[in-house]
Amino acid sequence: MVPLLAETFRELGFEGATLSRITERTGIGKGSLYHFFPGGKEEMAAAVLAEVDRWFEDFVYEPLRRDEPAAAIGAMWRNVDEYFRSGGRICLVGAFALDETRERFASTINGYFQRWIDALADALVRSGRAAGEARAAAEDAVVGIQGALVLSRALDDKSLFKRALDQMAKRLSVTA
Amino acid sequence: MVPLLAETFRELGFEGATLSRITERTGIGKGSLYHFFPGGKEEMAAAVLAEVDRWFEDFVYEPLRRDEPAAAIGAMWRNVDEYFRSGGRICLVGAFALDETRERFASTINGYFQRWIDALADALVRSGRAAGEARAAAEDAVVGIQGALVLSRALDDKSLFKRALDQMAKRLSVTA
DNA sequence: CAAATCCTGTACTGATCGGTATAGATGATG
DNA sequence: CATCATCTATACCGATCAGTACAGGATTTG
Repeated sequence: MVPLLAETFRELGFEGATLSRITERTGIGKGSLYHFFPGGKEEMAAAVLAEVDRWFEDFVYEPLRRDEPAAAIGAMWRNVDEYFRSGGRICLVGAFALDETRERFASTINGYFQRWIDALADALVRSGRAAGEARAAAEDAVVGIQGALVLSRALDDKSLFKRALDQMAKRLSVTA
Repeated sequence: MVPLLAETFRELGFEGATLSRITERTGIGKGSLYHFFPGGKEEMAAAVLAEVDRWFEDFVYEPLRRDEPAAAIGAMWRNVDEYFRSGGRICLVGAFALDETRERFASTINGYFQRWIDALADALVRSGRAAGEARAAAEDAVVGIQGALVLSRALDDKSLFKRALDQMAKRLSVTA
């Protein structure tokens, strides 16, 4: 149910996802939606964001903090490429950040990116990089991923996403 | 009038910018809006996009193609920082690209980014870079700008935007 | 199988949506 | 000043909005 909602919010945005379009796309009737999410649209979006957050925590952030750095970073690039379908799918958190929807979910949005940067910087430090430099490189990588999602969708060109990801992966592993 | 509309669409997104919120924020009544934009909301957004496009064409793309490369690229970074208010303002074109709004303005959105990348690659080629390498570096820079806008707003941190821009400028001027 | 609980389709609410019609205000032109 | 074109405020339209109420269907529980 939550994945269906996620896809709808991703494609339509928070404001664009009206109740009728949600039921139409997910096949879930209004009765069911309000049974599970008495708080309405906002609670639905919050549940979606929570699941996205959990997924990244489990499959990206935690491995970055826990596993051997090089392997975890390699897995991150693969997981990111797969999760975002090589740019065919956007980042809901990033999209929500751009308009006034941000105000509703500010702390979730902030935490998602902050923890991503922190976890990546942690892996870089453990791989021998200096702290400041690791943080800059981590920010740069997350920035690059978000930008690649915007551009690959704007240009409707998945190859741009893969190309950008490759370049960023190379840069991150070489970085001075 | 168009700048007022631009700010409204930027903050609320296309779907979030209802007629009542537009009149409320801009002070322009419904009568005037429909007098100048008989095509309604879609025509308003199209006018805004056209003005954004013209601004970048005049102050970024054209200089990149015409002026001395190093100077034009330097001016691009300064203009971008100023236009986006160091991350305090988002890119309307990028935001529209993320949700279904893209479908309405697909060719404008595509052209905006395509011409940016082309113009920047042109400047890089004229500064002695190989064509393929120039294009990759140009894509990378535009990707980085869009990503920096997403993250600086997500983290509500303008310093991240400035930091990211500096790093990208340095990288672009050094690039192998 | 009966009873209680959980789930869902449908009909409805008042509010707001994008858009229209128009009368009168405003400003330019002679 | 008179005329005419331009502009704008207001009332209004049907459609759709988010959300509620609830009856009845489906499922679990004993």
